[in-house]
Amino acid sequence: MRKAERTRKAALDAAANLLADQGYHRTSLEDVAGKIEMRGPSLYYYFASKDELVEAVLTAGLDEARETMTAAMAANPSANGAEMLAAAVRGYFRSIHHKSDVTRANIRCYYEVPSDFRQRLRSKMRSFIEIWEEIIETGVNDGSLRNDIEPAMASRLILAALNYTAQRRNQSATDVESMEHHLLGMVLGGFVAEDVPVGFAPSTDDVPLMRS
Amino acid sequence: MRKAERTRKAALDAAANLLADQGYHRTSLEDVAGKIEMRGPSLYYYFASKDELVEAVLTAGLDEARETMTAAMAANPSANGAEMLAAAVRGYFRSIHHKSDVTRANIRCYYEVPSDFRQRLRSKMRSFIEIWEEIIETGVNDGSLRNDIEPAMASRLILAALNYTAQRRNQSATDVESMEHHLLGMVLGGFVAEDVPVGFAPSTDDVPLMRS
Amino acid sequence: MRKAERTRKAALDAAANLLADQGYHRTSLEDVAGKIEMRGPSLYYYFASKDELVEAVLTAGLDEARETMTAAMAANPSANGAEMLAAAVRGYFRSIHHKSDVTRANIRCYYEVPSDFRQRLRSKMRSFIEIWEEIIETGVNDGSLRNDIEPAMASRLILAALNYTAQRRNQSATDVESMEHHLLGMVLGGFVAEDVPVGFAPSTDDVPLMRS
Amino acid sequence: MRKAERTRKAALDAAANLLADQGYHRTSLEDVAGKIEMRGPSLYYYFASKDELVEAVLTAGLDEARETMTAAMAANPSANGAEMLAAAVRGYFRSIHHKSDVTRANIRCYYEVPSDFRQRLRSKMRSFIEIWEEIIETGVNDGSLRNDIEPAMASRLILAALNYTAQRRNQSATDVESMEHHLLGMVLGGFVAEDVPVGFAPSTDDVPLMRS
DNA sequence: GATGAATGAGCTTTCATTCAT
DNA sequence: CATGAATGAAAGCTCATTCAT
Repeated sequence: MRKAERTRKAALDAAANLLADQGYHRTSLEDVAGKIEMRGPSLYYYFASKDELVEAVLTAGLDEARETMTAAMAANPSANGAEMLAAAVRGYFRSIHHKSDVTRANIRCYYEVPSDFRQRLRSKMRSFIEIWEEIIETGVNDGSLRNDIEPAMASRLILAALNYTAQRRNQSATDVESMEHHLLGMVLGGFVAEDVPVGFAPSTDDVPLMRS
Repeated sequence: MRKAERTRKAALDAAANLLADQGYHRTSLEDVAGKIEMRGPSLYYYFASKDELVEAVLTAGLDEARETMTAAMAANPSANGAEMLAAAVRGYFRSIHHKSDVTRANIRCYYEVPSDFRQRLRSKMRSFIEIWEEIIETGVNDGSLRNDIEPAMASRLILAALNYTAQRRNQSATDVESMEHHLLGMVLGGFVAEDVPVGFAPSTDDVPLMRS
Repeated sequence: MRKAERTRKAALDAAANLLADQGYHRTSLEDVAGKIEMRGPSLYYYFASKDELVEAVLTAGLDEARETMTAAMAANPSANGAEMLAAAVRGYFRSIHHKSDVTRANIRCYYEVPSDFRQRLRSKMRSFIEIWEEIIETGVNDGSLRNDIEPAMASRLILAALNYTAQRRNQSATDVESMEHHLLGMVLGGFVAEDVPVGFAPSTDDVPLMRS
Repeated sequence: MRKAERTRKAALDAAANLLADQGYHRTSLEDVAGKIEMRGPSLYYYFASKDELVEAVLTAGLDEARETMTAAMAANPSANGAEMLAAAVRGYFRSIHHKSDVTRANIRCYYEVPSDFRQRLRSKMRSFIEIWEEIIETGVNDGSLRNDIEPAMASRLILAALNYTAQRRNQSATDVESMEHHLLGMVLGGFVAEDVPVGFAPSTDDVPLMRS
């Protein structure tokens, strides 16, 4: 029973790695099994179907992301919303770049899997996002974040930028640092220079975006 | 002659729509043909292969995105870098949300197609990105954008957030406006409140992210 | 009506050429039509189906072969069987190498076409072969050919060697001459040196093939 | 492990049989699999593609032909060129008529398969033919074969006649014997009666073929 | 536990053929 | 006469899945 546990874990790791790099459709069970010196059908001893295996990976990805993120935040419980947000970004970023492949697999595959399958992940995804929304709401309330942003929307944009960095692999340590640097910079302070005041942009065209 | 042109266009539209919503692998030729009341093999009258069809869609997506974006920028030729950036964001955003599905198809499928196929799109994609890099470089040089950002990295993060919004369809007009609003807000000024100073974040953990 | 006749002929020529070089299955109607600056379906104005077109070519091939061969024989009506055979070989050889492609098309495709189709050619093929059988019978009777050969079998072997030469194209004139030379040499006198007597070989192994 | 071996062999046999009788294009994987009570895709467990299966058959055909032929020659090592030639003819003839279908499959399909595929067989085919050329060269040198024949050309004509016999199946044993008889007769001594002298034919028309 | 062997569903692709124009 | 446009049949191939061992 111990061996079974280990094999199952190995299969999940192998699957996570392939899913992260090749996506859902290009990852065959034979490929996954091959990575751990087994043959495709053997995986059916551990998982009822390909989708169950993938679901386990993506679920693990969502869990790991949430845990790494909340752990990062727990280091400074008295932080204000903006600080919590920064900690969350760092935590999730680390989950993407310094951990196993499950987070990246989730990022890559969440929208590639069949929709009925995604349905089963939705609640976990939702509660993951809710953490971000709550952080932002906190920041809006304590005045550390702008008061004209909606948590639902802001959180998605932040996550989109974060998730993008998952595509960039095999980068030097400096590059990873630079990514984190820019990410935090954009999310927190934007790219406009400090002495150039910028409000939230109106969406109509005829109004100039920024007043200087 | 005219009918062929129309049918070909219809096929491209149908393909763009399915590719944007279902991705490369779930979009079969039978599906595409079905959308325009035809059968799968009929498409071979217009395209030599599935990949040629898809390539036509993605290419159109890259072209449309660039054109819409540059057109938006052309409205204000004397803009500084930050203003150009804002205009570019708006232009590309419009290409995603107010136009045909080709831009969304490109966003969704660019990384799903086989790599030798993607190779053929790479130059177009590169020149698209270079426009963004140049905008940012301009802004850095004219002082309207922060001087500690690298165009290559910043442009990718901005595009990641923009591309994300392509997933959100069937939203109310208000939602789309809100998306654009938040997008510009984040990219330009970040989410931290104005009176809370925030520098670019150092990547070491023990240094507090922001100084207030 | 004259133009139609010419077009039909051109299609037959084009088909013959392609059938001879690529065989029945690799020759598509689009290919044939393309050779005469037309599109595939246009051929249906002249032929009810691909097989009817091919049948016309193969029939023409059998006719041409027969005619060229009999013409060659007619030059020397008083010839004995062996001389007739030589003339026939030369005539057929010429039909293969110095004429249009219909003979080669027939040689290449006769056994590639569907069997029910071949059925329709069989009588013509049979009467073609019968000419050879009669020649040989004549030779056996007049003593100019060995008296231990069966016309049915001998004629097939001769034709097999002849037909083989159809594969060899783009050869120099000297090569074609050499082919004819060896062909006649083998068929008439065999390859064994003249002073080495050789009877017809018994098929049992333990009996030496030749007595010297 | 044993069963796989048997099934693979059965598939090769089935393929050889169908390839020999129907040719490359009319032989579908479903047909081959059907012959051994399986379904088409199952063959992919044993062969990576149709062409790999066919290649295995044709390769086996070339090997069997060569082996059977050389074995026949080995029985009489002191034979002169003419005797070796006779032995080779008998050996190859036996490979065609008394063995499995692989030789016939090769004869039928070698020129039907795509040319890039044939390329892979070419070296084997070449070395097969070279054996024949060497036999003939030996015979020319030791005086047992005519000194005006070129090995390259003579060997092809002999093989053409031999290969032709592959088409004739379901013949009585007597017929097969008769085929071999005539084959050797033609190749070695030709069909002209013994007392009728016949030189190698000049290719010009105005010179009588034979002098009697 | 693991796999060898086999299958069925579904895909892309080719091509002879049809039919309105 | 000729073709543009479309189709159906059939092929090769991939892969998740099953099942006996």
